[in-house]
Amino acid sequence: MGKQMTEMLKGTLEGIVLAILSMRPAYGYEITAWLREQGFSDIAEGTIYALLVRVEQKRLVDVRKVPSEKGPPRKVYSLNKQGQEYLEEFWRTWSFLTERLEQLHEGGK
Amino acid sequence: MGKQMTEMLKGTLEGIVLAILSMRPAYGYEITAWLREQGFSDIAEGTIYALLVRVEQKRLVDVRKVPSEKGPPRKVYSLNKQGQEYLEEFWRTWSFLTERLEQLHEGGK
DNA sequence: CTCAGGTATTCGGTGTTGCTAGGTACCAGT
DNA sequence: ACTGGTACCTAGCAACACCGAATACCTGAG
Repeated sequence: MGKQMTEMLKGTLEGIVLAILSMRPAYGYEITAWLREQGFSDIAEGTIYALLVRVEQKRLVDVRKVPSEKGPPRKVYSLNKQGQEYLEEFWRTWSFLTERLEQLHEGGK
Repeated sequence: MGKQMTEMLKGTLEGIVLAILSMRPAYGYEITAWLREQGFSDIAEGTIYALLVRVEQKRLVDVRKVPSEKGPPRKVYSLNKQGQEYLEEFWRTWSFLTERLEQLHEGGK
């Protein structure tokens, strides 16, 4: 999708994944597939797994192993209390950014 | 403002600066000051200068030295044709992201 | 039975980016 | 002479997304 997207995803991808997990528990492969459907066509598989490891280490999610019928066991992640707070903080930061950018976008016409 | 902002600025800060330059030519010190006024309280000075060097090397801006009454000469940057196209591409990428995130934000309530 | 192919996770190395923490230089007022 | 505001630059660091490859499990085609 272009280099701009790659850089823009830094910081927001984490929020996106946490937002997904806030709706329902999910595992890496599933999240990757969903993101691709949503148009994030070039999100690398490895990226999501690495991100999930990070949020786990930050204690923002709980994990449980669930056997799969079609492959190795899934690692199903769910957002915990701390993760919810972190996600709310993410939305605040995001809102701040969008407000400034919207102003700039309007002003630039 | 927090670590989330730092990561989120990666990729967007460049667009922000280019958007500013699309309205009027400006120099580094001025841009830094303006950003701080807008609430980007902890944007480091060095960050902006490094960013300006990068966009100059990418040929997105034109530069001219202008003597200052109060210090060393200013390097005034202005967006050129290529920079405008790049900025439009930035807005397209940004719009894509905001749409997805807005959906997620709504869905998460 | 073997082998391709979908499912599912992991890992090492790379490039880009913003931050830290300085430094240089010019000038005005005390 | 010295402080402080203006204005720019740099080297080293940490975080993050990407790339490419490897591993592991299972099913169905040949």
